[in-house]
Amino acid sequence: MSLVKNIQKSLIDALTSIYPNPFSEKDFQINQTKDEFEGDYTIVLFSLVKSLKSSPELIGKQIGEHLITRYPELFTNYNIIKGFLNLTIADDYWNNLLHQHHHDNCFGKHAMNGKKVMVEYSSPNTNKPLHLGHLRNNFLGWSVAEILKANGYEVLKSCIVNDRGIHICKSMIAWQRFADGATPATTNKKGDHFVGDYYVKFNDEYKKEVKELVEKGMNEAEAEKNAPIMLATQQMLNDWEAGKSEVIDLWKKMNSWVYEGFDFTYKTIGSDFDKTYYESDTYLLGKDIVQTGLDKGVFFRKEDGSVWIDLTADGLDEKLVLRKDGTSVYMTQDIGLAKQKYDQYKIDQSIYVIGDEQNYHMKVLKLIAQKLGLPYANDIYHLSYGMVELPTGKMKSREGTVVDADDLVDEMIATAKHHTEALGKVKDFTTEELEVLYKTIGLGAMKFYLLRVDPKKKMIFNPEESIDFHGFTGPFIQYTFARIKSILRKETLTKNTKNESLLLPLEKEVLFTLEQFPSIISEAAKELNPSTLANYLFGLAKTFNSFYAEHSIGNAESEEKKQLRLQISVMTSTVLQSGMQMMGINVPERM
RNA sequence: GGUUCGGUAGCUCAGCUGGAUAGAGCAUCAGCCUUCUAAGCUGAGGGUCAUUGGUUCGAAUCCAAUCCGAAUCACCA
Repeated sequence: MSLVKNIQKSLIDALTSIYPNPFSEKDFQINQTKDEFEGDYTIVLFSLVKSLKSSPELIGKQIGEHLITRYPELFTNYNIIKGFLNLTIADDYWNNLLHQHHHDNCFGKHAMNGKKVMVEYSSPNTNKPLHLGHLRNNFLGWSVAEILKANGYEVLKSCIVNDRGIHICKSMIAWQRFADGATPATTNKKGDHFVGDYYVKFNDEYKKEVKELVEKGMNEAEAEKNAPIMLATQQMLNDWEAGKSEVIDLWKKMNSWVYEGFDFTYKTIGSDFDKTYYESDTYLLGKDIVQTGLDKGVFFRKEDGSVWIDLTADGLDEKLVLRKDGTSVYMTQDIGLAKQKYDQYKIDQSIYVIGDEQNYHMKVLKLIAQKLGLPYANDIYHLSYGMVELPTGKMKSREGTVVDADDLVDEMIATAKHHTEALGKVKDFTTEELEVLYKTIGLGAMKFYLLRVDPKKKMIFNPEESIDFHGFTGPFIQYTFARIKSILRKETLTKNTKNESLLLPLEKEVLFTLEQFPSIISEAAKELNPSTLANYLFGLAKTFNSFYAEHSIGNAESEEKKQLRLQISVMTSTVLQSGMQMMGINVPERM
């Protein structure tokens, strides 16, 4: 049980034995005591004043006395300042915590709870390479999955590949017309970049054609519809849906190039999936559900034959679920796929890691599922995250203003190499060891940078100022870990005994922070927010570094102190490592 | 126009289930490596928490209005 829970419990006991009223943990607040006051945790007494009809000083004194006499193993002291009851936690509590958990690799993790969750993330289009926005999505999805696992959930990671549609045909048409048979192999280009170039080429050509038509006197909207290359693309989409073999073959060929590129990137950044869905397989799903909806009167058919749902009563609009020609729209297949996931895996919750531009779509999806009375409707959860923007505004792949994922990864690894070489601490490493290290640090910096911000907030990335390696960063935490490991190579933990000596303030501060790790993991899962973890780990590393600077471990005042500090170091390294792993970040033994 | 989200230090962000003098990192300035890794530590300066009003013993946090920014509201995906 966490310390805060312990305090809550003892406080309720104190209150109920002193006063006649019933109490719950909602009746008071427990905060960390501010540095300038003596104590560890603080009870705010004001909220109790009204119901107890007493002064804060008196209430505080009664509670304080009760707590230190009834729970001496938890509290040793108290003081009251202006309505705040500051409690000092007994050293013995910290010593017990350390004694029990310093060698516990599972500290903070929860036992399996029997619940199954699917996390869908990444979801790329097969017409262009991954960019910075995709990285945020991948790191978030991965991290949330790991955090849920640590909380006892069985997690399935899934990915829906957007591999069909007009946008895919655009790169296909451009390749047909302009490539002259070139392939990734003949041009020595990564497959996804190769295909992406033709997507850009399409748009250049399209713009040119539209301009020409407008110059000939056509209005812009007409020109956009009638540009020859667009007409050809439309035709290609029709041919694809009709199963025309040469189109299908081209589609397969170009997609395979893209997948080769994606596989490389996913491997580098450490993304993987238990199940991959392809839109070319799922795009017809959900049509049967439309019929059910019509039968139930949830949907209605317009005169032209199209099928809709009226959500105006819920403050939304009318939404199309089936076109007049009977073909399905995005919403249709999303409903179908949601059902398939549920049927296939019997999941208790389905988390979709999708950008906030789709908030409306996901809201409608859930609402439709609810109105249809589908059993999994309430278990659909949209983990919405903000876009990554440049100082100049949104990234647009069509205009080439994107930060490419592969480029950024390379740059980060190169920067890690640069820093490492400049410091010259690992000159004895082999080439292979160095490569692993550069990757660990470079990717660590990048992942931490993208995960430390609250997912739902949009973030600004300035490519001019490359991602930092100092301060509130991944390498800072990795460095703290490496430092501890360095000590542990020199000094050995010989005794597993419980400390009895008086704890110094910084020793206590590290223990105080370590104690919160289990609560942080729960909170991160509850909020589906890795930034909670990132902030915590940074705080822990910072506290440890202060402790490290102030107190010698190898040359401690006494053998007992040395063992105490080694235990603190071991436990800190374990927590740093397991926390970073939940963000998909490795920690190096040396750096 | 409707809906939703956001506005905190020069920059990037914490804090938001109301609590003590609003916190970090970067950047700037001043210190600390002949003992465990200086990718570190210690300190300084830097704020009308968008604005106005309200609720409260107490508001960055809750409510209302206003201003600014973003997303979205397609027989696109």
